[in-house]
Amino acid sequence: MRPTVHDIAAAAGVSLATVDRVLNQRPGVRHVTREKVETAIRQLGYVRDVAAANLAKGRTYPLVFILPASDNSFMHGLNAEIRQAILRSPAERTDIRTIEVPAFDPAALVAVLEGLSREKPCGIAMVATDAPEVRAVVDRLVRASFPIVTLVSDLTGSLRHHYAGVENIAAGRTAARLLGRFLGPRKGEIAVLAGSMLVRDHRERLEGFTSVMAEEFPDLAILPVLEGRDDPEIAHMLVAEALGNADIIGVYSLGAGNRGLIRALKEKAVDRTLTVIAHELTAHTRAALIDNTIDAILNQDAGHEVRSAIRVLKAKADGLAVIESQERIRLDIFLKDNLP
Amino acid sequence: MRPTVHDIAAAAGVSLATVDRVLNQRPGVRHVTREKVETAIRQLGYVRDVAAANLAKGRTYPLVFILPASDNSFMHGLNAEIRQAILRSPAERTDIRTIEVPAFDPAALVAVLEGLSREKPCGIAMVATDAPEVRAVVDRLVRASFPIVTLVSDLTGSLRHHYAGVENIAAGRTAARLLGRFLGPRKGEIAVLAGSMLVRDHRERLEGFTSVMAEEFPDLAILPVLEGRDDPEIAHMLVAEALGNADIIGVYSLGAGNRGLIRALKEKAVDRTLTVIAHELTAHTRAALIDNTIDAILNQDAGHEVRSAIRVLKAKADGLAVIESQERIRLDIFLKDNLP
DNA sequence: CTGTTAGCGCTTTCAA
DNA sequence: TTGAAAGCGCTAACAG
Repeated sequence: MRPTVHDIAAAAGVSLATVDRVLNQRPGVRHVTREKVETAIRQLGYVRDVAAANLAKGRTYPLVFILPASDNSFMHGLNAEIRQAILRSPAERTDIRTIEVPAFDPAALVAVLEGLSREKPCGIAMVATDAPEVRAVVDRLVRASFPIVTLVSDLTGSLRHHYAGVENIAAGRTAARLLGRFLGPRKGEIAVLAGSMLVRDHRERLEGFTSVMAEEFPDLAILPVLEGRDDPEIAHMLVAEALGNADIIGVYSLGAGNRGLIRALKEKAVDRTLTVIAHELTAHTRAALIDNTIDAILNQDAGHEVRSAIRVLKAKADGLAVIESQERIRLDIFLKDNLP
Repeated sequence: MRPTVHDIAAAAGVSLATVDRVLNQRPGVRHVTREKVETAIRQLGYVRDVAAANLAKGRTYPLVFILPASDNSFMHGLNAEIRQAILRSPAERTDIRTIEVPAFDPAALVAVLEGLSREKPCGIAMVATDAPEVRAVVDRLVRASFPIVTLVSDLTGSLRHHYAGVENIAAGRTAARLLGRFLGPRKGEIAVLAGSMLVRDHRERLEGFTSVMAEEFPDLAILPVLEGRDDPEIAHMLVAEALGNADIIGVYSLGAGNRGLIRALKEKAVDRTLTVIAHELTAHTRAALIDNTIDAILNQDAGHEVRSAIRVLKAKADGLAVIESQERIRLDIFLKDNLP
């Protein structure tokens, strides 16, 4: 059997309470006593049974998810995954609440975070709007030892404990290489549809995309970016207009609002072959992949992101380690053949 | 607070022991009493605290992993992941043992399984060799209520509870589409290197590959399959010889032993452009992807497979549900831009 | 500063 | 067929 607090107490010649105080680095133990206990712990190779500890403490983990109020399929999916996690709450001892904030609005996000610093959630997961004032509050909260993870979009240079999302520069580079290889020897222009250059994930995808294009596919010229604000209507308008240009042979949609993109493609591109790469697998993009309107979809698994955020926040709250490789969010690449 | 056994006992007017007997469907409870307790459980919406139950029971999960004794990087990686899981055993209450059997040898596998039916592991994870005699034992064990999951390679038509591995037909189809799209309008021949047609994963990859090739890329002709037995030396020999054929413009390596493939490619294909797709990300294939010897790698995450197998076996042992989407093993597609 | 004791939610003897 | 009581490994009052 593995050693318990009783064994430590016996070995060190102290009581259970003292062992517990040392284990939880609570004050009120003489230095020498502490040493004795720590020696015993090391010698017996004691490891604490977290489940038993949580049972005794009646511990639960109050967690808050802060999400942008965006009406697109990806955010709906993310919400759905959080609701699933809430259903699992009893078993996982979590107590999850979500707060919606206006999208692309640093001030609103700051206000919510300020509010949270008064109640005491044991962890915060947030889709970050990448702005200095947001970073400032986050850093302050982290210093006040709130565990914080960013979700989907990261916060440049901040102290957040972890980022649960894909590497977006790599995503953009991957999109460029797929598009370049699929187009082969053809020459022409590439349209890029983004949501907003105010969020870091979109900026980074664009950065990765343009750099690989420049380095390796000089025959493909990137047109000025269309900013669709992740809104299907705006996206539709912009893309429909852009497709008037007959030199366009490829499209990279790096944000959300793909409903509009797809509609524009079906209306305007019936007569020519366009190679299209988009982000996020939703009902709409899936259908478009199957009917060959889209050639490849890059995806981040919202379920994995939510589960990962929860695992990491719980671990940070307890000062425990995580399995790094398990928390890495992969960039999924879907062709019509490997859809889930 | 959520209800506990005490609440149930009080509501039903019985003792804790009786509640426990009902909860664990143990005998020795009168029918009417059982009804009373079950009603109380339903009315209060009781859900059992598995952690507390495991603590009280001192429960551990003895698990066995059966692996082929193959000397290739993928199997080494799988082994390493199992060792990681063994390190986590104290926290996860598992007790994991691995057994090696000769590769591609149904009889040996059957013998090991027979042996296990005498000890009583609470779960078995196995890399299956796909043969009727193996299926027979597995089905017998499943009927005797051993939880069994197949790992990496599945067992056709068997009763195993779960398969922790990628969908291999989809993998083959994906490889075909990538190769076809990367080659674009070119015409030529495609070499296929497999391990053995005796394992189901290789057969299925080939099946998926050939069907998409036939349907969608008629200008690409598939040459007879080379069987390298997942052995780098044999693979090297076969590929080196095949590359004497100057019409080959693409290669699909669907098994292991890629060290040999890569060596042959570097020796023989310096003077021409070959598009190459291989399976499994290892130190060798990673280097080859970076130096452009390989164009894309299809991968299954061994760490995910092992963790998933463990989660599923534990859940089955307790009669609990799993999160389906979490247990789906994805087909990872790596280009040089999105390597982990 | 340190120890005693009760108890978290569940299971398991052992008696009745 | 049922119940009382002890205990899993740990924590938290409350005394001393």
